[in-house]
Amino acid sequence: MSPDDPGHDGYRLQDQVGFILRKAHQRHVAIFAAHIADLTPPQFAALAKLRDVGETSQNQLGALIAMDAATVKGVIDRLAARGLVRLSKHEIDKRRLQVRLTEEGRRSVEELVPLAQKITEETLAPLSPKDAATLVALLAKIS
Amino acid sequence: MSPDDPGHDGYRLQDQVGFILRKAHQRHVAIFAAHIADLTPPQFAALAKLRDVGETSQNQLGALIAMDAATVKGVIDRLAARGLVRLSKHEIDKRRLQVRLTEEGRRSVEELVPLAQKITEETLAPLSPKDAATLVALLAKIS
DNA sequence: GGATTATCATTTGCATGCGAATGAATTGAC
DNA sequence: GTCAATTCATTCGCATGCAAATGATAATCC
Repeated sequence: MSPDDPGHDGYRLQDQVGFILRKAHQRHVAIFAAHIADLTPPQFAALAKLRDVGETSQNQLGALIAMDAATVKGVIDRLAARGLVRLSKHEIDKRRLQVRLTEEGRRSVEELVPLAQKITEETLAPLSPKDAATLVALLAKIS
Repeated sequence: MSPDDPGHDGYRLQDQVGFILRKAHQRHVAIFAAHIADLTPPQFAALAKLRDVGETSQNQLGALIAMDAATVKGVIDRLAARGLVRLSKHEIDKRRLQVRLTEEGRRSVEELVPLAQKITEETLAPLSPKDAATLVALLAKIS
């Protein structure tokens, strides 16, 4: 009855990539929350990417941070409600909703980036630097 | 403006474990849905684990598949509503809610395990078998 | 045994995530 | 130029996920 028991047809849930991927993600989110309490990883991703690209449309931002239209809307709305992001209509293409950081938003990102680096470190802490690099490289290939 | 641009302070969102982890998980869930349309990964995890352990309490099952009490309740309720799982009160400890597979639930799992194996394969398809094993091992260490 | 503590389950509230449907605006084909 | 196809955004419904609060039962301490 040990977890090593092959049992049945040799399928062990706890060995499947999907299951481990979910657990690893969970742990990362917990570490994130411990360091940055007032922002979620997707919210921070939006701010960090906006810092990179300046102004974009909501959909475009979603593409950059891997969020579909429905999801990105919620994230951006919450950031806007907190004054970290400002929304405006695109002057030429009236379908687009432009998004950019407010001054406060920019200050927040700058302040949070060092914490985000710590979060990455702590998430990878169980691994040697070499293994950490390997993991990131392999993960990138399957994402 | 390329994604390789170090920019700012050298923090690049798309290189952080957390971000890549989230994307890899997303891709896996999409592959899962393509193969198993009528069940989610957490629902399948519950069924697969119940196949392993037979009968357990709801909380205990949650611990086995890395779900907190609030989450596992929703998952189990939906499985019960579909007749894949049966709930009963523990005879001695009246706090506990016992969960076990129904016959239909057992048939479903047996039928789905081969598909689940295909899902694992497809998720790891971009990697050589050796790299796949490495990834799974490293992921396990950080989860 | 009686009070304190711990465990199990439930509920509420909030935040992703996605599919599908809708409407508005733009682009393409012709 | 007009009609069809596309794109952008929004909305709805459903399913995780977690924190925090609550109630019921069990275990422990004394």
